Amino acid sequence: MKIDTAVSLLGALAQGSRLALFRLLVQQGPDGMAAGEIAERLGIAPNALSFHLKELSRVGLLKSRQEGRFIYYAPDFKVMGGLVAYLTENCCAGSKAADPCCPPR
Amino acid sequence: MKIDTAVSLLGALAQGSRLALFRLLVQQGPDGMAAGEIAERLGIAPNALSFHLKELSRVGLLKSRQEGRFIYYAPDFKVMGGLVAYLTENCCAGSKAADPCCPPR
DNA sequence: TTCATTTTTCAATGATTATTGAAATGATAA
DNA sequence: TTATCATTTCAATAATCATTGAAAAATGAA
Repeated sequence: MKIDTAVSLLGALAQGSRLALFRLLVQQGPDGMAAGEIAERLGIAPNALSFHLKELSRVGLLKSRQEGRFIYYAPDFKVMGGLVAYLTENCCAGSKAADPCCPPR
Repeated sequence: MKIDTAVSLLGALAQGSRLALFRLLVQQGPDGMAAGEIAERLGIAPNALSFHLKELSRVGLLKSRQEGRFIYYAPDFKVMGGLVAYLTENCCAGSKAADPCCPPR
């Protein structure tokens, strides 16, 4: 992963509503959750939520599918996995311990 | 870790110069590197670097110590480890696989 | 078609953030 | 002391981002 990609992904998650949103969708699993229900659960206005969904989708952290009038959003676990792997390798000296970060060598 | 803490840490790393800076210091290890050398290596103006060092220190990702005229900065590996653990638990459904993110259950 | 529902888009505002150049601080050496 | 080096602070500008309210698409139901 290029550093610019990591910066984009980190930036997308570095916001309270978006991190809460992503956590919720991770809990929900690959089937996803409709935008309206997400907005209700998080107490965010639908248009504000749409802004954040777009932001997370733009960087690739969310996938969506339409079903009738509803649009379901779900995490792309591969992308998130790539970010965690990047952080572990580049910002944790590649540690594989239970405590994931330690000095190099 | 509280979600607000995670947001702060993510925000501190969600910037090109700062992520490059943190990576460099992780490579360098716990002895750290003087501000001047960091600026030279990254090609950042000293005052701009100071701004970013302050930002990373503010959220706890860096520790510093003075030695003569030099100030050495080093990562706080525990804090970074806490962030990676938070992301793994909350945003990767707690997966412990080689590919760190997968759907829950 | 007409209506209600779901979601997105748009424009405006305010808030936060990064960058630049200049000046100031703090520490050591002459 | 004075001078030099390393780093930080300050002020100004520009850029980016989040929030709000209103309107517009898109889908399906009556």
